[in-house]
Amino acid sequence: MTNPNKPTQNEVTASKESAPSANFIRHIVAEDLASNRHAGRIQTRFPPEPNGYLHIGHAKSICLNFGIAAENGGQCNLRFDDTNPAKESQEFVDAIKENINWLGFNWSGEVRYSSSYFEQLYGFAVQLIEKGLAYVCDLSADEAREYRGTLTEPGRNSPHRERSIAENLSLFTRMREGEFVDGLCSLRAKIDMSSPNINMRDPVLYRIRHIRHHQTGDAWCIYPTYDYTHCISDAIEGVTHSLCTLEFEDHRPLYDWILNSLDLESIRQVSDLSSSDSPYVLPQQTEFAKLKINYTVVGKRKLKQLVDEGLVLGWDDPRMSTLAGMRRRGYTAASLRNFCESVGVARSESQVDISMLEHALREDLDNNAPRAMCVLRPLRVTLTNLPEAIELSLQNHPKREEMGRRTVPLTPEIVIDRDDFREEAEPGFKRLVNGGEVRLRGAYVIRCDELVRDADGEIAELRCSVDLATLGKNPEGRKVKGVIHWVSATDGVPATVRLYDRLFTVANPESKDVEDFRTLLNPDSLRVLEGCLVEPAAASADSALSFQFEREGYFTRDTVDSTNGALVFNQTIGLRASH
RNA sequence: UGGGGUGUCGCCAAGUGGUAAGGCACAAGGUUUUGAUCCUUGCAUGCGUUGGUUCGAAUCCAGCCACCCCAGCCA
Repeated sequence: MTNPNKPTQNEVTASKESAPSANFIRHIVAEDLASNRHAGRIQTRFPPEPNGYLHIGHAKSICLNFGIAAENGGQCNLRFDDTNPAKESQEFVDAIKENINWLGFNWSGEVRYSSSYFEQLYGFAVQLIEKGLAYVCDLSADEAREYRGTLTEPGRNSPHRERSIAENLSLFTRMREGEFVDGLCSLRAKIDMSSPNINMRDPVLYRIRHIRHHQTGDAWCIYPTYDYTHCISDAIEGVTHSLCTLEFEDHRPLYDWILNSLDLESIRQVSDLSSSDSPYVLPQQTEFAKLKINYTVVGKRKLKQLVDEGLVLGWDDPRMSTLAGMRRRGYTAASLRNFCESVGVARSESQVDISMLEHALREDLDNNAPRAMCVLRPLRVTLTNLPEAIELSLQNHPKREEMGRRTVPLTPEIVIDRDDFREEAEPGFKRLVNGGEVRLRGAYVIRCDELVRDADGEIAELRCSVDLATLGKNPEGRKVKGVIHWVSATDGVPATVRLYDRLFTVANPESKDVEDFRTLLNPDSLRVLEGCLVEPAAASADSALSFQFEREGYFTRDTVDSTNGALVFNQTIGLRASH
């Protein structure tokens, strides 16, 4: 079968993207544009730390940052916030880049790394020391904690707070030279140990770590902290709007303090705007609420635990909320983008109902997935009066003729789903019953004349007669309301089908009231059906294509386990069931 | 009992002093060779709460309540 929708899939879905709705960040950007704050320039950045895989929560941030830039003719950088080499690795760098591209976004220019600014960062630290705004402190981590005070009690000044500038300069140089062991001392900002905001109580700017960095190798043995690095990296890249999540709100005063403590011109000179006549304006941090979805976990630690303890099959297990997992499950990038837009951006912490995600998925798939038939629990049916095998030509999509047609063989031996047959008529049951009629999707109306049982008394086969006058038209004088799907028993291709359900049994597995989220796993989150039969056209189609197996749901070939000799389909999501 | 935030329909979320958008979910109809899709309709005299200002308040003011974040040399 050719590839009916692949080439146009992106265009079609693009036109389906929901219209942008108002949110407070769009307002801020619009105001800044109106007041010409940045001379019309909009620069954002997505700053992941390469210490884990991206998940659905990151998708919101990615869509926001890349979206805000794109909507306003701006640019969005991808910057790895790689200041803690102990937790990071190249493996994550690579995976993150791939995920972002898959989601459909392109970052501005080359990938950035905070670590590529280490030299500038060092220079600015020297500047702070020279201004008397930073000092080398010999307190151990434990001692520093004691001096810091508590939420309700102010901290005390470090005994090393009043060292001379010359001594601080010398000590900081020696830190860089590697003269001290890990943790012996640190560089701290000199702000206010009695600040009610603990982040302002002389926060650490540099710590000593004799460890190899995935990007800079052994060039450094001191590494800057997040607070110190992030604001300056933003400033260097000429970021106008620095968007982050709510928990960083208390860090904003520090973000501003560091940038305002430095000589503005000295920042401009090392920034991406150094040779531009654009006015140089410091970046502005704005916080928004993280995305949380019920029945799923998104915490890096928990995701890692699921993988490490074998509770799922890997980071890309189709039940995982990682982008890799969702992709393997069959989620489309467009559906994720639409979902993020529909969820909105605000400052109230919320937990979105997973039905919103599922809606966005079905909306995209219904529109773009070609239809096919696959019988999950085969029951053999002999069409007793079908003269010979015939080839039917069926439309690939009920509403989109341009997606073409495919050939579906109808043979005297077919299979239908066991669930579509009942021996006795039940009220409301619209499928096949003994002695009753049903429409074979895209083919004839058949009547069940006889049951054939096996030695155990189980129904082994149905013998049905075909009403040869019902191809493409309704039978005369009676109504046949049921329609069931089927596959040729002789031409159908065997396949394994994996059905998924939510990974957790409770709405909020990450709640603080949950003692151990692992006890809340849904034991039926994965069900494997062997011996399914899929129509030939779908079996030989492009493996990247998503199908709607009619009346069953949306499916895609498993990218890891499926081979031409042994097909494996993942159910992305079922059809909405309204009965 | 410090500081910073948030509270608008079951779940998200617009709204920024002029009389409560939209989506999801749900319910009821219609179309249908997918119990899908699609279409139609319904769904907050009410905006955490109590007072106040005003001709008029979800929007302004004050108090109260609830929940979230912060004491890493993590990000």
